[in-house]
Amino acid sequence: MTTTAEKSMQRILVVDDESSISELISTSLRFVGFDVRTAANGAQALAMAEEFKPHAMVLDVMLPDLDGFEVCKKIRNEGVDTGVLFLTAKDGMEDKVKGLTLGGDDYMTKPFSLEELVARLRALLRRTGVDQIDIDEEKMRFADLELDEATHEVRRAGNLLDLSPTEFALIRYLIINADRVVSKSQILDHVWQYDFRGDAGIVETYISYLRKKIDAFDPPLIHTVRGVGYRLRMPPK
Amino acid sequence: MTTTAEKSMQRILVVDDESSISELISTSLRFVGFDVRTAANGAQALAMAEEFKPHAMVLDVMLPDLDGFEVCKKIRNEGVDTGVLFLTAKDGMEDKVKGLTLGGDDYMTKPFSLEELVARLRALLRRTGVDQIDIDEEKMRFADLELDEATHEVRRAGNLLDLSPTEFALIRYLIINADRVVSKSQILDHVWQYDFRGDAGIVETYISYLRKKIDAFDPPLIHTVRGVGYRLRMPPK
DNA sequence: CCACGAACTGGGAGTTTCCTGAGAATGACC
DNA sequence: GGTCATTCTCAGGAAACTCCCAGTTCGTGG
Repeated sequence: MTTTAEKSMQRILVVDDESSISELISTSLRFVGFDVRTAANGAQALAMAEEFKPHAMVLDVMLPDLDGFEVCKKIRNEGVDTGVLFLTAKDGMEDKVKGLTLGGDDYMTKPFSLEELVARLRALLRRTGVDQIDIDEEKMRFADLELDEATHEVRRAGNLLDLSPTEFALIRYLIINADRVVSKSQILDHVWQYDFRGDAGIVETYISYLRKKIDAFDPPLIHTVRGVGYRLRMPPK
Repeated sequence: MTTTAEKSMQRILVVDDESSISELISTSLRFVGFDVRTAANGAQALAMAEEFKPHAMVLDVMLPDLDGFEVCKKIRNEGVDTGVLFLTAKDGMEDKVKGLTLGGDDYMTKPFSLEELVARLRALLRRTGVDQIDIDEEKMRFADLELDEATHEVRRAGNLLDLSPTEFALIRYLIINADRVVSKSQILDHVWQYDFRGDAGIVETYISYLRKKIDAFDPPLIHTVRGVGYRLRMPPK
């Protein structure tokens, strides 16, 4: 398993003491093309940061030894210039975190969806200027569908559509995987918060919502592949 | 194909306490070119994993001693970086499994078809970055027949065919075994769920369905070998 | 060339999957 | 406190799919 770090890859350090979470995150990030390392506590994080020189970090605020802000401060004092995406439980800490995430940093509360995490991380990298050749505009496109990450706007044939947050996340996931079939459980895993325990039927409901808005135009782009999942595509011929 | 473990082979550890199941699985995996070991309980699995260092595991959630998640966690703590395909009965456990497999891992409910198992396992290996020479693109081809795993499309002479899930699985199996004769019971074993108790006549029915769609073009590719089975091939001359 | 078993195929019953409307529950905002 | 947007569950119905059956055709050995 040569995790051969190609020169072009951006390096992300994930720090969380819950191994299930850090694994979840790192797998997702690797999948979308980052070079990832993990650490389970502040001390490890410091050591790893020095050696690995990450472009950005995903950092739990609650760590067994130091807290996330300490870690962040120390690392920056070492001269490692890295953006940070803080993770925090949904409790009173939220406000404190908000106050402390100045600059180009960002934070998310657990639980989050993986799509959201990736999107935020990319935005953060862009902001902190570690942006690379990255053709990665803030706009995604498929056929006459446009999705603007920055303004959160979606247009079909030029018409602005009014989408709820979940609808937005879903169509983004479909556009990212344009032309490929994605199963309902894949969608659930990426678009919904990672601890969502409900039925996959919710996906059907949201597909239905999306169709009413997006496929109010011709031709329909959202296609169901029975027994497998859904697929965004131009109708053949 | 030799049974000796070549360097390039990917190593899979199969863990299930029902010997009939684990044998069924390991036979199939060996057939498609993996280097396979088996274990019947958690303790064996741990020992084997340490020595064998599998690239991926097929792991029953229900084991006589530990449960599958425990096994998985312990193995990873030993530093063996391996993807896991969980197997679970179709009952309440499903949700729990889903929650715990959000990373690069995957799960299937019993009973499943062997084709499905192999497909999932390959996807998992791809995802967890155990990169191989990756001969298997997501596209398969035979004559003017193309099958795309990612889009779930099948084309004959460029024309898109509309296939049901079972039809898709069947033609995939035939393409994989192109030019070889496969018996009806082989087909039944691989394409249908392993506990299917019905008649082999169902295969005839689906072959008929497929011919109507695939061999609506010339030349016919699906040939029956009387008393033996079926074979995908270009007609001679 | 006949007879028999094997394979083919149309019909249709039963099941599964998917779509969608209705409405409860939640939380943001005025 | 009330309104509104949003999320999510549920259930009826439509459509697709699976599978069996039975009548027919086909191929082969006698």
